[in-house]
Amino acid sequence: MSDDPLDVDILHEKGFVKKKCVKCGSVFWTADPKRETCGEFPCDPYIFLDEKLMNVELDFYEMKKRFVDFFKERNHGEVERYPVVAKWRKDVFLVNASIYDFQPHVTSGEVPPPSNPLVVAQPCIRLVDIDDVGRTGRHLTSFIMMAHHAFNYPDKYVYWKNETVNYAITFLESLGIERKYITLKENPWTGGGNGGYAFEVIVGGIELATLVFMEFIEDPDGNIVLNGIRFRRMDIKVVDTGYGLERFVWVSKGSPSIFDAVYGDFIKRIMRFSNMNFPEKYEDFMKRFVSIENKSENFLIEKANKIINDLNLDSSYIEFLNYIRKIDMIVDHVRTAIFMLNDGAVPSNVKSGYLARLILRRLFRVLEETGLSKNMKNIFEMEMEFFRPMLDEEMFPVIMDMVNVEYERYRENIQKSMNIIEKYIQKKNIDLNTLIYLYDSYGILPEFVAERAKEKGITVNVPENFRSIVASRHEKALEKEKEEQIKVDLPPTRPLYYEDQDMNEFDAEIIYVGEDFVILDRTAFYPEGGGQPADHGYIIQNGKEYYVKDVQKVKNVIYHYVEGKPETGKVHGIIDWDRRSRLMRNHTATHILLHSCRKVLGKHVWQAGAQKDVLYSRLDITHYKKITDEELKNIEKEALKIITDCVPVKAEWLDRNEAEKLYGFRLYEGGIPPGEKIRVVKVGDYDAEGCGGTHVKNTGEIGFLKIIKEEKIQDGVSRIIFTSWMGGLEEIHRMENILRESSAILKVENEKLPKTIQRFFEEWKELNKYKERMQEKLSRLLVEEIKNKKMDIKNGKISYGEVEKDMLFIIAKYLKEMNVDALLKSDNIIGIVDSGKIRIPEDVKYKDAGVIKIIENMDIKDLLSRLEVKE
RNA sequence: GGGCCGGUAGAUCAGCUGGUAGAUCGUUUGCUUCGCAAGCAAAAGGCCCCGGGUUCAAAUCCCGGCCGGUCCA
Repeated sequence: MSDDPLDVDILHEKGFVKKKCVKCGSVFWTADPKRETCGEFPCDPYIFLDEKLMNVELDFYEMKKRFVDFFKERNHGEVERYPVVAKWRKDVFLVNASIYDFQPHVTSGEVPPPSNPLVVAQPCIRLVDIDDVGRTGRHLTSFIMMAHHAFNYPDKYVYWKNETVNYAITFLESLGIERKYITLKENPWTGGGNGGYAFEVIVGGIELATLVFMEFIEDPDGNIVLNGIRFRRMDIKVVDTGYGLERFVWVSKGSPSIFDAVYGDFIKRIMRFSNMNFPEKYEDFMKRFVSIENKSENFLIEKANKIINDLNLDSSYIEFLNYIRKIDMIVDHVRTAIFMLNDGAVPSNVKSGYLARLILRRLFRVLEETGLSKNMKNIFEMEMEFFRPMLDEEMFPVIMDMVNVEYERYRENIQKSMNIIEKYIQKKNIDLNTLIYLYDSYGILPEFVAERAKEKGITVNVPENFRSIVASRHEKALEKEKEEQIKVDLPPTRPLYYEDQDMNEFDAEIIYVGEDFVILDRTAFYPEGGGQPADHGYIIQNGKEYYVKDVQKVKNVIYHYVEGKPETGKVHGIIDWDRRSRLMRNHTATHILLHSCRKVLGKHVWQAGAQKDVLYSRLDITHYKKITDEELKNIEKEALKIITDCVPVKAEWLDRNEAEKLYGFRLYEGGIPPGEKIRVVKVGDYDAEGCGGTHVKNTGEIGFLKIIKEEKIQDGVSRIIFTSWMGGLEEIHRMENILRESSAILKVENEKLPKTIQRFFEEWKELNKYKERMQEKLSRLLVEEIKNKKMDIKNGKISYGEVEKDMLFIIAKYLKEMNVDALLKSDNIIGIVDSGKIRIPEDVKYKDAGVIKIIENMDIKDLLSRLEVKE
């Protein structure tokens, strides 16, 4: 026995031996006795480009089927793909790997997997490589991770390393790959707080799969060290594999680039849009180009030029290379955008929406650079068509609309950017601070500034690490959220509110008395949760009432915060039923409203948050445009239809996997509850959501729903504030009062208010203009009058006049123009128009206001007696 | 969620060391022209986003709100 945890029997059985790569030094297994290197690029070349390693040529869907069938035949249950937008996770926005589907609840052991073992073809999006997409010919942001997973529990063993390695080799050989081309490179894997030993499976230079044996969890006191992190063993062992579908297709076809293999048809069609053809020796060139090590852009271009030279190609070939690289980027980004938008992302400046915007804006830029903007719709349509089996057709028009809206914004932004840059270019040389300011505040890329500046003959230096400079400036502003944790060591409280949602009184026993709270053995008080505030009410003990002002749930223990200090023993609880019934109605109304929004606005609508309250409740939804008044009214209509339909509202505890199968990920609109079983609240056949809140029994009880207002709280997220039942009526009363008060002031009927207000406003504007004209005329008259009205001061005379305050400055201006020195009195201030000839006594405090000197609270006779004309 | 920027004529913006609002385009009218493009001349068009504060005085300064843009997590 070896102490190598990856020294599995099956490798020996298949004739593999352990070696050390003479080039990179990594440990690998091979069945080829002559092999000295690990097999992975760049230690070995991409031999699949020149040699058919598989005996089949399979396209995207054929390869996918081949993999899934292989594992289905070997007792793996097929699992439908999960959305690429990870709605069920709080820690990440996008699905990066197939195992994300099962984190955190399955991998933690809380919830059983939907099938065990299982096989899945999971679309994944990795934006970390985004800068290399469209450079190297082999990096993608969108790919399918084909995977088989097995979850081993202490009491249920499925399979582990031996079987996994066997499957990998058998599957590769089933495609005709000779064993000598297969190497397994040892490479421990860590990530997301977990870790395990792992194999990279390499064929003909390229890594086709990763086999991870996840069995550790991070622990600073652990005794296992992987990649410098300390781990301890978990109870659960997870087989986590990943087979890159696109790479398999690439190897099977031996196409020049991975893009040719997967998107070959799209590329040809896009080239036709711009009347381009593949130049001579394209295959030879591209195969060598994709084999260049991914270093700097300069390095790539230098090597590309060398290839051009070697193949005796025209030096303009580099232009074609840059064109085709842009096309690569287009087909990749379009696919990523389609999957993100299809799966619930809405372009915005927050969360996954921001990532969607990022990818779209990059796409737009390249489309404009290549002159393909006008073909955007075609390109989206052809890719949506291709991926149709993996998408929701109903989303197609919405995706197109979202893209168009986003494109419009992009164009506007560019236009605006031009103006702003223009200004800065004219003003001064543009330094780093300006570049950061432009990027941070307006989203103007520094490269864009540099280009514009260059056109004007100004050189702007963009530092290579610009993005990290920006990031480091932001770091200071970031603060980590704290999470309070209360430790409890009490038996769970029995939630009576789930047994009977209409229970408004109950008997129970206090089992613990805390500082300002009590814990009962059972309760009908609903604790704050799922956006529903806590119940209020009373607990009565020995005829004494204690007000319950807050109820909180920690783990399964419910804390009642009370005024006063009851003792342990029997109590009677009474719930403030007016409050609760309003909350219940508003809660069910929230579900109805969400459904109505989706019906009116489209299927891209997801709940982005919600908070119920006694009077006004709010629902945040993802939506990419301003919701129009018309749409709001239609949403209200839809909601009222469901309410007056009087459909039953039912809550049931369902097995998590079953619920997901029945209702999909819409279940998690309101957040992700833990646990094997989840409580699903169904509003007739309209809506089903995982929800722990209290609800009415029938939608009819809600009676009425009124949207109070709608606001865009973030780009891509709208907040709808609404109320239901009596709250709706109260709202109408409130509006009525506003109308009544308004119409009383104007003494007209409600209906005539808009017209009357309009008239008043117009008249007011007219009168203002009239007033200005009159002031102008009057001031000219007054100026004449003042000019002739003189009073004595030392050494001369000064013009004098009393004027109204708001005319003071106009008059002063005219007098100044006429070079008349004057003293103007207005309320408690005195203005002296001084063309430089008046001497003001030194003890008099005044402010110079441009045209005149202002003196406050001054006795006019006293001032006159002390003023003098300069000699 | 946090940071930054902005809201002024129909549009794009200037003014923002407080003193009573301006440019360009567009609109209307007149001149020129067979007509159009264009040119010349003139005019109309502003709760300077809203509310509060400071001040004799706020588009301008301060606070709050609403709306929009943008970067980051």
